[in-house]
Amino acid sequence: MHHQNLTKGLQRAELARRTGANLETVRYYEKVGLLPPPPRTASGYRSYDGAHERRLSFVLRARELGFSLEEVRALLRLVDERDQPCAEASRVAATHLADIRAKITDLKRMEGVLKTVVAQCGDGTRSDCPLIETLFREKAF
Amino acid sequence: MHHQNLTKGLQRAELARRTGANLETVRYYEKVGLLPPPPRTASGYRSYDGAHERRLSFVLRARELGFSLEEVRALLRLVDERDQPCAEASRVAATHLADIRAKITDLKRMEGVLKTVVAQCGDGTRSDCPLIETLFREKAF
DNA sequence: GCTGGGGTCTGTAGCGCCTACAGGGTCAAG
DNA sequence: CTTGACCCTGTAGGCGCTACAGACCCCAGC
Repeated sequence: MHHQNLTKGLQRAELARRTGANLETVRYYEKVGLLPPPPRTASGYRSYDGAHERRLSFVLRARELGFSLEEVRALLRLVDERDQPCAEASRVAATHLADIRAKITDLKRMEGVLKTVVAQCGDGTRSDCPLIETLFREKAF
Repeated sequence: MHHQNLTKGLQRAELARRTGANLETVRYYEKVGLLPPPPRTASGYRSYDGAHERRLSFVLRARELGFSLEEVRALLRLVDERDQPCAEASRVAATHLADIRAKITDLKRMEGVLKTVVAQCGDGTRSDCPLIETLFREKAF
């Protein structure tokens, strides 16, 4: 079924499979400059190597930590261009950490309100629905 | 500067101002069926009333609680069509609450990793950056 | 009456981040 | 030689807005 999977070149599906990326995402990341364009075979097929695989894994792990594509680009630039990237990289991470904490705070606010109204709704046999009332009431949260 | 603001009709900007919605969002919600098309003046201007204002506020508060537009549509249908909407409404809310809790869990995972790596990075004078190493390392989280 | 600066109208494009599809080419196995 | 699985490209769609361009309208002041 498959051909050269060691030392030669990976095709797109194989790279996607190895990294866990979606097939189309690989092409998308190339288009937006997160993955360098690989060499092509005579017939135009992309041929990836280990460096591509590592880079794509880097991007995917950064995405798992919630970094935006722009932040990932910044981190990749630091990896590529700087010899002492830690200060700048940790600044990017600290900013992102603050974003995440703000999101958590916001979600917890929503959770608190919803937990309360769902409890008030109970088995749903009330004629006045606490959820709907809450949404109609002025600035209740 | 302004004209009829009581009992007559609200123009779009006035409705937006009262509810806190963005001007364009009002039109968008009408387009996607969350706000009913208001009557128009002779020259084609939208003319809103108190019912529109209440409905738009409902949508905005539901959005503040993180409901998707599809969920908001469902809640509005319950408000409009059913006399005993509480059971179904609280089911929508409970599902959404579960979504929110899943998001919180996910964000806390990210927060935990980032907190650790940012602490390890310290003042950024290290030559090996813990953040970058983490992103290159296999499945560390 | 005319002008100017606000409002309004419409349709459309853009954002971030993919995901999916159509319509074609290529390649190896049976 | 055909079949089926892969590859290529470009483009559209989805969420939830937000913003703009180009036109029209309305009112106050001169």
